[in-house]
Amino acid sequence: MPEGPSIVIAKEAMQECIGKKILKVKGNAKIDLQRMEGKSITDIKSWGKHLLLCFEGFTLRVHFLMFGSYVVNNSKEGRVVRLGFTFKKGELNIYTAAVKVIEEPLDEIYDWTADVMNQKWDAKAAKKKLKALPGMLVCDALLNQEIFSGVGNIIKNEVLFRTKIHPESTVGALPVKQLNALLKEAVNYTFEFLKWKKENTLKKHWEAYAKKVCPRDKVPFKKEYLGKTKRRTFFCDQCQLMYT
DNA sequence: TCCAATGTTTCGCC
DNA sequence: GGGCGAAACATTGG
Repeated sequence: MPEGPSIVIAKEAMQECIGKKILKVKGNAKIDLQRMEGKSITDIKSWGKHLLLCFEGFTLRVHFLMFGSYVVNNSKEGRVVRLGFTFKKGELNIYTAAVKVIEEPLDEIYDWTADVMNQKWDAKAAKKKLKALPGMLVCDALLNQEIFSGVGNIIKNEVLFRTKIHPESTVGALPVKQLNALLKEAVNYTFEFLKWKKENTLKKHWEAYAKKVCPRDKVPFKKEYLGKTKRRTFFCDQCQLMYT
């Protein structure tokens, strides 16, 4: 569920809820549920892994964490609803997500240029942010939502493998060519992820994530919990070069 | 059956 | 107060 492309899919799936009057709100989200009653979602946006349900004057930020899910026009039997809307016709139910009310205009708090799936994504801006943090490991940089909003652990592993960069390379040590490749592939792979996820063929296309053997060198992948984020990292010592 | 995991925030400790 | 780690959230597949 969680990485950027899955949120874009959720956004698309929920489009039909826009403009429908909310007759009833339920759920155990720690927000004022009544506030949405009688109103309707005016727009649905996303910023990386954040799903944004827009209302007149405020926004609900939904984050699915690891296990969040949603159902449009149906509900999950026997499961606790985090946030549910009932419309005159149809419903929207969200489970195990972090829900927060945003009072500020979205443009004030979201840097759209950081979202790898947004039209406003700006590689130059990302490069500038990376240059300001030269000591950061690339495996942490890719998971940094201020820089690569929407990139998750799967995408991280695949991008590093594709660009042949060792996850423990430092950002500041990357040659221009590798740095540019990293920026380009972060976006490129994310959109391939989206396509494969829609086709239900995502797992089949993994080359590094959860893999045992490097498809290039046929040697065993290393599996370690790297960086400040200590997330699962699969990499090949031979073809992924270390820059420090 | 058990454990780890596509994620982030919060809390407590030093 | 910074930095770190553990805990919390809760579901699913291997």
